[in-house]
Amino acid sequence: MPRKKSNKPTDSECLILHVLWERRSATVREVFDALSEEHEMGYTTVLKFMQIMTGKGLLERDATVRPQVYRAAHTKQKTQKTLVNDLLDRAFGGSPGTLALQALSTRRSSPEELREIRVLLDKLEGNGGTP
Amino acid sequence: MPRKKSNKPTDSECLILHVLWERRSATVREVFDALSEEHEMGYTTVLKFMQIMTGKGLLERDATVRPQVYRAAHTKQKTQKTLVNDLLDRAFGGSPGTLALQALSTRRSSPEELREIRVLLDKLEGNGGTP
DNA sequence: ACTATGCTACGAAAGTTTTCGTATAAGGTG
DNA sequence: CACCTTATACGAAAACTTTCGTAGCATAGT
Repeated sequence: MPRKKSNKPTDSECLILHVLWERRSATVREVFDALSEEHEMGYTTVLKFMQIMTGKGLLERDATVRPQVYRAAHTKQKTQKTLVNDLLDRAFGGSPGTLALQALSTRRSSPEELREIRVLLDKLEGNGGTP
Repeated sequence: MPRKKSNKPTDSECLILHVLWERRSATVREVFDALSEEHEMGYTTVLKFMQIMTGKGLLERDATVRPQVYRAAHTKQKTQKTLVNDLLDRAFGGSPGTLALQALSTRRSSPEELREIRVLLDKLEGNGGTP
């Protein structure tokens, strides 16, 4: 029986996407170097991932230059949204507040981020809350 | 070469844990019934998952009663924390604020949750913020 | 006690992800 | 050009996840 497909990137794919979001684009070697700091992974492993991801439509590649240059096919925001939605349904009963609470209480955030969240909260509570 | 192990539950395992967190404990059939509403999945598939999860230490089982009763070995909070940490590192550059923002702006939260977040925010900004 | 029905264990296949080795191609250098 | 280094493609193994069939066990009715 076939499995349900989800276009959610796999764990390793996320690692690569993350590098590609920081720089706008990068070669395989650049991604490899960036990942090597944290994750032990062979060069051809990274290459293979990026080839697979290109096949899946997760990455785009400029093959006219050498070495080839890759970039993410979708924005960071769009992909993060996919991941968050998936996690929400899977383990948070669809409750974004619980997820937010977990995220904020697990690790320290910068004051700027906290301010941003407060602004969003104001907006959310404003709508339909107070008359 | 061996893969890096992470005790993070798999996608399907999360589904089952979610049911087990709501009820404190449940039989295979109860979990199956709960999941059937949303996810198409055979009874023995669910059973197999729960057996595997017991082997992994994700579930505990009382085999003295019939049918056997299972419950999650770890609290919802602890597991959610594991999942959040993993996602944070993998796709959010370790920034909990970004994740929270994504979660809150992706779906509507209840007023109670929003209030809770505000309380947490006050606490976080209070510490080390204003003298 | 016998039988129908539900429960459990087990094994294995199919699907997916991760990992590299190896071979071929491309580019630069003396 | 001949050679060395770096890039790319490809194939396949290994690890892991998901799926279920089948067989045996347990229990509840009759």
